[in-house]
Amino acid sequence: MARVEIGQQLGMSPATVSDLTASLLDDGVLVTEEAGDATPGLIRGRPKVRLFFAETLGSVIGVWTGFNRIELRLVDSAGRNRASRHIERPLRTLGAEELMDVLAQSITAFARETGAPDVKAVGLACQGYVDTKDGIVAWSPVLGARDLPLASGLSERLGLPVLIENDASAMAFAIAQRDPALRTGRTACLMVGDGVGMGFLINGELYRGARFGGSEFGHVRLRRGGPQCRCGGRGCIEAFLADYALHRDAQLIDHRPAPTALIPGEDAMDSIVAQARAGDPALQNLFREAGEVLGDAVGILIQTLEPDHIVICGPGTRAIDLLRPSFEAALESQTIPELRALTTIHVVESSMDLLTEGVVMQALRELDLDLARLKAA
Amino acid sequence: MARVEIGQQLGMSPATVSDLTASLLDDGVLVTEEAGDATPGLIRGRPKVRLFFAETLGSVIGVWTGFNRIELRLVDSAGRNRASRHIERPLRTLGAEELMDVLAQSITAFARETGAPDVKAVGLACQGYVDTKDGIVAWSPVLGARDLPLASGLSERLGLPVLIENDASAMAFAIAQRDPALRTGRTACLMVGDGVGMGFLINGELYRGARFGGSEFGHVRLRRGGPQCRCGGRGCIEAFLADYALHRDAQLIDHRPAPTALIPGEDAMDSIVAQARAGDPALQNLFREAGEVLGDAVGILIQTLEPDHIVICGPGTRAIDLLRPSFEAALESQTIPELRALTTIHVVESSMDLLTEGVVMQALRELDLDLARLKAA
DNA sequence: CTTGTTTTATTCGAGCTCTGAATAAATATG
DNA sequence: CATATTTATTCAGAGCTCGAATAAAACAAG
Repeated sequence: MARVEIGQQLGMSPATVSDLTASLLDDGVLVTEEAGDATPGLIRGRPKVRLFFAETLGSVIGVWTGFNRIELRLVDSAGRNRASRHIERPLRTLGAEELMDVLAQSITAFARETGAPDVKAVGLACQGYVDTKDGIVAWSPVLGARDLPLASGLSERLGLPVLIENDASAMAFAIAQRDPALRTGRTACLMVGDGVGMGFLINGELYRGARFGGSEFGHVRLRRGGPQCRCGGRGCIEAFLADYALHRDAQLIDHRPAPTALIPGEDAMDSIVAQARAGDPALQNLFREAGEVLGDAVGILIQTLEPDHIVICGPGTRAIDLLRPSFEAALESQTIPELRALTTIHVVESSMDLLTEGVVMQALRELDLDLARLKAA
Repeated sequence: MARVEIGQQLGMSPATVSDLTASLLDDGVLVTEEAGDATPGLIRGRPKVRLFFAETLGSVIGVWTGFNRIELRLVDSAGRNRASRHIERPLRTLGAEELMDVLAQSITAFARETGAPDVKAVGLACQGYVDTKDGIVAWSPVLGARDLPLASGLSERLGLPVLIENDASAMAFAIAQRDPALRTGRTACLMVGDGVGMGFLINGELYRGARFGGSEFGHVRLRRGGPQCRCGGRGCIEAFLADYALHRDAQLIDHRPAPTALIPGEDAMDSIVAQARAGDPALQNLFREAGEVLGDAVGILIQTLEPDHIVICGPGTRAIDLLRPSFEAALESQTIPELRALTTIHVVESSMDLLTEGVVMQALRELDLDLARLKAA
């Protein structure tokens, strides 16, 4: 944040940093810290002056679309969270055009309600294989449409630049921004929640596949003839670990009819977890199996990619205590000890708020050239 | 190879290329093409003069260590293959010091026999998790020792710089050098032979894991309680596809005792393949199962990494016709069609010669700074 | 309060790489 | 032989970055 620190992180001399920041300060893109805000003088020497992005450069709206839920968040150019909101709304049944209309309306309404006249860009995280470069959802487990040009569709409706990203990738990015250790080396971030996704970072940069998308690791099919998955396959990792899968299988145990609501609410999931913790053997068995699949999944990642870090995150971590025994047993039986020892496994109880923050940060990053241009005008 | 082409590939202006190559030409590191060697003039304009590395800068020995076999190859600084040899020698039973002694002796003898007085470096490809940066074999399925400092051990014995690398990584690198398409985007190269390894390239650069090694994808355990693997686990990909596994299981079918020689020769493998092609149902079943595992493996790679290319290579491709039906069926049932379509699958019948070439190229790359220094002296 | 110490930031000149434009070179075409 | 076309080189200038010197801002000690 201070110039010296920036220099150290980027491997530049302080002189260079001064050069570069000078013009940004002139243009008002950066602002210096108030004199009083400095940390009280515990160290001698001229105190470092921290640099911040100006608040006045406009704001960005981050959006996450779940199965039947839209999360919205407004962040100013200094990175401060201004407002957030969520809307319960089934999105799955909508057609492509309808979906984009609904999203555009929700975003416009949110911007109006929060009184943000200076929205400069929108970042949207969604499930599926997302071509971030061209702004296309190539495939999604929740959309019928294929190759949906979501970014341009929203961009036209809103008159703003729109960045779209896979949700697990956005979450991985956000988590890595919080912990510098995760930005060095290779970090695989497994997000368990509505579905199961993975974001993979190499030295803090998101890994991009053939069509500039992320990974669909959640749809690796680990158990032949296993339970049905949203993607149409059977035995996917997701079909054991996602909220909808656990909820569905919990209902089946009780011989109740298949649930009408496809996606359970947070309270429904909490209740299942509470019952399992209280000792329900059938539910415990469900979590035992899920943990085993999670262990196999993490084992595959270790053997294949040898990441420095694996992060397990998302709402699914609520039941980590129930998953852990079978997770660890499976992981152990799946991996070579010498290799397993090279990877640190973290459990991060991250909320969807963090995810929207992540996609905002990415939008800022991808569009920073535009911001500079905006300021010039 | 011509200056203009170098500039286009590296994104530099012709002027820059001239600048840089001028000093190298002066130092004798590069040589220009003979006047007569130019392609006959089908195109107008001043003909391009191609640049080559000089032959006189010394040579590099590439080595591959298999289960019971050493492959050696001498390459001059122009990249021309000067000599190659293989030695049948069981390596598995040797201790760490003994192994390094045997390798050093074999390399010295080979250099002497080929009359190469100007060997400047050695590149060695071996199985296991290899820390190329520090020259340490962190783990290997064929060595008892862990964290073996193979590069420094050989370097001391030979008095030469030694680069070590995982064998599948070296093969991937070599194959990508032959086909420019594989150097753009992401290429996963699955080598089936003595064992099963994977080298993963991102834009032509080898992916490095936590300890700067490659992948141990061959030891992903796909079938719980499956056949025994060399690594000590059960149901590894390798335990279905590697030569030793197919040979062992073929012997078991006939109720013969377990084979005494752990690693079958090329003729033994050819005979198994021939019998299967001739219609032996039990052997066909073996290959069917192997193909299924290969399909699952490729499926996992596609879902996880979305590579642009997957290359299946190594001696195991000899039976690709037997593997193919079940391979394709498994691949289809394992993957989402929209994602599968993004990856091109290549079968490359690559020999171990190519592998030693790969490790030489890498050694040249990693040690090129040294070569420049050598020339200065 | 003054002087020295320590750390941060800026200025400035020098070095370095790369580039565009102009030029030269080498060949094919008519 | 003149012209077109492509390749290579030369050269001056732009742009980055850095080291050294300098200035600035605080604390510490007397």
